[in-house]
Amino acid sequence: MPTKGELTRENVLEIAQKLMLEKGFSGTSIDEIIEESGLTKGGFFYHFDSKNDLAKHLMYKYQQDDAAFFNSLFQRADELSEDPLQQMLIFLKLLAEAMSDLPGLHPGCLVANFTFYSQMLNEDVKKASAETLVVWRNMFAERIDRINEKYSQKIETSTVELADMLNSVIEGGIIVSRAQNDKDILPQHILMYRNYLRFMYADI
Amino acid sequence: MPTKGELTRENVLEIAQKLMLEKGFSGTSIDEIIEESGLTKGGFFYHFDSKNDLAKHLMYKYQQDDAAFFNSLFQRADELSEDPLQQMLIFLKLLAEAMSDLPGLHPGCLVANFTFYSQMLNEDVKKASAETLVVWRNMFAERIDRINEKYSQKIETSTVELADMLNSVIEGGIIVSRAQNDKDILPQHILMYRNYLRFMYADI
DNA sequence: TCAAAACTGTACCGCTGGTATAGTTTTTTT
DNA sequence: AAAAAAACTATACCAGCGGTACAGTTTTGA
Repeated sequence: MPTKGELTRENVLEIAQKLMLEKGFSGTSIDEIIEESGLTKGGFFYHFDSKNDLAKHLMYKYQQDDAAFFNSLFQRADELSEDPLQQMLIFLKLLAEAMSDLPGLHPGCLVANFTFYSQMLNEDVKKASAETLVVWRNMFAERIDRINEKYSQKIETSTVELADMLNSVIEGGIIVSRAQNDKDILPQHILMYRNYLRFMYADI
Repeated sequence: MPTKGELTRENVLEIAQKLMLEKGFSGTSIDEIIEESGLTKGGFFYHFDSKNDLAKHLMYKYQQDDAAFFNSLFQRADELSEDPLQQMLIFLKLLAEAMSDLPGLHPGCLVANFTFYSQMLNEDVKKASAETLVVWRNMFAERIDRINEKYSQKIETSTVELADMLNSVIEGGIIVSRAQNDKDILPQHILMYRNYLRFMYADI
C-alpha cells in the first residue's frame, strides 16, 4: 500500500505534468501546482527539493508511462500477426489511430518541452530527457532488428537511424500540429513513416 | 539607407534571436538583450512595445530569412537539373549538407521554440508562427506539385501532407538532435525524407 | 537651424521561483 | 497508549523579472 506521502507525490506529479505540457516548464508556477493540489508551498518543498527536482521525477514517470503505452500497442500488434514487418506496420497504424482519437490536440511531449527550457534545467533533468528518447528508440530498434532478420532493405539504413526517425516524426508532428492547430497532422505523419517502412521492406 | 533606428532594431533582433534560440523565450530576459546590445531599458521600449512585440518582429524576420535560405538552395538545385523531381532531391541533399556543415548543433527553430512558450505569447505571435510554417510549406508544396505533373505517386498522398511532413521532419530532427546532443541526426532524417520521395516517385 | 528621432537615467510596481524556519497535525511503529 | 517519524502549515523573506512612467539629453537628417 502506498503511503500518504507517495499518494501526494503522485498527485502533484500528475497535476504538474498536465500543467507543464499545457503551458511549459517556466509557464507553470509552483503556486499553480500547489493551488490545484491543495498543498502549501512548504508541503511542496517537503516532497521536492526544487522545481528541477520535480522536473526530473516528472520525466522518469513520463518515460515509464509512454513506454507502457507503446508496449501495449506492440502487444496488441503481436496478437494480430506473427510477421515482424506486419507487427510494426500494425503498431504504427494503432499509434496513428490513438493519436487521431485524442479529443483535441496532442497534449505535447515532455522531452521536446524540456528541450526548450534547457537553460533552466540542470544536468540531471537533461540526462533524464536524453535517456527517455533512448528508451523509446531502443523499443523501436528492437522491432526493426527483427524485421531485418527476415526482410532486406531497399536502401540500406542503420537500425538506430530508422528508429530515431520515428522519434523525430512524432516530435515534429506534435509541434507542427500545435503550431498549425491541426490535430490531423500528427497521425498523418506517423502513417507516412509507416509508408516509408512499406517502401523500404515490402514490394509496393 | 537604413536610419539609425532601423539599424538598432536589426541589431536587437539579431541578438534576441541568438539568445532566445539558445535559452528560450522566457529564459532570455530583456536585461540580457539590452546589455549585449548596449542599449538601456528605455531605449528598448522605445523600439518595441513589449517582449511580445519583440517576439512578433523576431518571427517575421525569421520567416523571411529562412525562406531566403530555402530559396537560395532551390535556385542552386534549379541550376543543376531541369527535372522537378531531381531538383527537389538536390535541394534536400543541399539542405542536409548545410545542416551537416553547421559548426555545432542546429541553433534551433523559432517556430518550435515559441510553440512551447504559447502561454506567454499573445495571438499576434502565434499567428506569425503558424503563418511561418505555412510559408515554408507552400514553398515545398509548389515543388511537389511540379513533380506530380510529371511523375505519379506510388502511394497517393496530398501535396500539403507531403510538404508538411518536411516541416515535421526538420522540427523533429532539430529536437531529437538537441535532446540527444547529436548533430548528425537532423541531416540523417532530412535524407530519409529524401529517400521517401525517391521511393514515392522513382523506381528504386 | 530646428524639429523629430533616438535615446539615457532613475525610480518604481506587482509577481515569480525559491529559501528558511518554526510550529503543528497526522500517521506509523513500538 | 506513547513515542517517533512523516507530512505537512504558516509566515516571512529575497532577488530577479517584465513592464511603466517620465523627465532630460544627445544625435540625426531635412
